[in-house]
Amino acid sequence: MRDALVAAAFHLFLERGYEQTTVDDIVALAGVGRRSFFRYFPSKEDVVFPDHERCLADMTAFLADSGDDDEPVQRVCDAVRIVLRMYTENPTFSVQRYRLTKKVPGLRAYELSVVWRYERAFADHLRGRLASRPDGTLQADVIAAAVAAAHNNALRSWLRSDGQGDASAALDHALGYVQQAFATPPAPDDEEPEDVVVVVSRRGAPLWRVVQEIESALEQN
Amino acid sequence: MRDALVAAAFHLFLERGYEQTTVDDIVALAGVGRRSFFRYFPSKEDVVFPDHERCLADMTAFLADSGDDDEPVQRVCDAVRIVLRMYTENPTFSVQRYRLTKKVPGLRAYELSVVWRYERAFADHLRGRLASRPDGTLQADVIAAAVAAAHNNALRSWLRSDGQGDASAALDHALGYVQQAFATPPAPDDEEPEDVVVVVSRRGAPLWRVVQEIESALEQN
DNA sequence: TGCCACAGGGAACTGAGTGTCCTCCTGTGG
DNA sequence: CCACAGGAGGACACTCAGTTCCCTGTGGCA
Repeated sequence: MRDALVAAAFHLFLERGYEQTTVDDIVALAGVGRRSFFRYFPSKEDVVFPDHERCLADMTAFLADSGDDDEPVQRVCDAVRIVLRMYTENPTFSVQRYRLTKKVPGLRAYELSVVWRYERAFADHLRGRLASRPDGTLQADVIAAAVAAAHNNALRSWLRSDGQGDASAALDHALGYVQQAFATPPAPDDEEPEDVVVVVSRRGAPLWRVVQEIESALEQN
Repeated sequence: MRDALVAAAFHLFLERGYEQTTVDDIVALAGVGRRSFFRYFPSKEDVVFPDHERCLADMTAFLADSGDDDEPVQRVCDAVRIVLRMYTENPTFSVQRYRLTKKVPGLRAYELSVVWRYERAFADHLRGRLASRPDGTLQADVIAAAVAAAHNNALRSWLRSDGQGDASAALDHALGYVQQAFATPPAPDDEEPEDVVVVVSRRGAPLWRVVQEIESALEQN
């Protein structure tokens, strides 16, 4: 029944547009009652994203049962791959939906709220793991946003290519950029840690220059 | 008239809640016709964010008239400060609105779409400037998302403190983290004099040795 | 005085979403 | 074979956001 409603809805959406299709049209085509539509989908917009609720639950569960010793950023990167897989499992459906959301502002807003829930799940997970760091919640929010943006970038270029390219490889590449940017300087790696670092910089020296020196000094050991 | 409608709306929203207030209630309190409400605000949600459209225009203009030689990431960081200023200019209003959006899902979704438009402006600006880099669009999207997340982090902690803290300083700190993360690795090793001196000493290195290094570094300039 | 442009109001309409009640279908016990 | 309980689905009416169309007052202009 859910599937019948989704099929009828997309048939009409692609034929005459989202806003030109009423819920009555959908239920008439599916041969069910109007009230039944809202039993399965709380709003007209939900029928466009029928699998996100399940995907969000899967992803939350994946994050929940991660060991305490896992690298949290790596874990979040693995979690976002689950989301991408949901798209790539049904390429034609995902591409059709992309065309719809691209031109209907209401659907774009709905999609944003869904993406925001994913990002919140990332941030909550990272907040728990990075709480010990000085700016833990800030770093958690920023890294979560960066991971989500990398995912969206890879996903959108795949959708624009009509699902032809290798979305997973593109995501890996994008996540590589994010992980490199937020790589933690590996202080506690070795058995003989350097414990004094002094940096003297001229006024106006750019921040990246200082950071570079610190990083290279830490690498030396 | 706009202001009268906003005042009436917030009076009722705070008194009995957003969803328990109809547009008819607002126009009745403001003493105007129902049709006039929708002349000034395209939707009921817009009355909660009466100044975002102007702020978005200001910020877009600020990004548009930036010279080609400006550091693009720095420019975007300056642009996001404009947005924060819009909030901090009316602390009580911003805090009231924050309380509303926190509990009304529909308003949260609307706010997300607004934030998304800011982020898109950042990303578009960065895409134009980073187009020469190999992964220009990816970097633009990720950096834009990180800047927006840093802004939201600083803004939310300020809003949660009822507008008491120093939002601007918090934003500067958050943006510092983002800029450090995305600092461009300086590909060209330049011939210019060293402006950074780093001393790394093992535990137990005598203090005079560290001081000597610092002094000699300071003498150089 | 006649004309026009325009800001605002009023009434009716469309469509999303909800609440209520009814119906049918199915499984179970006598 | 029948009675009945329970749940899924349908019919209907209602609220409210948003739109369309038309009306009215007002002020400028020839």
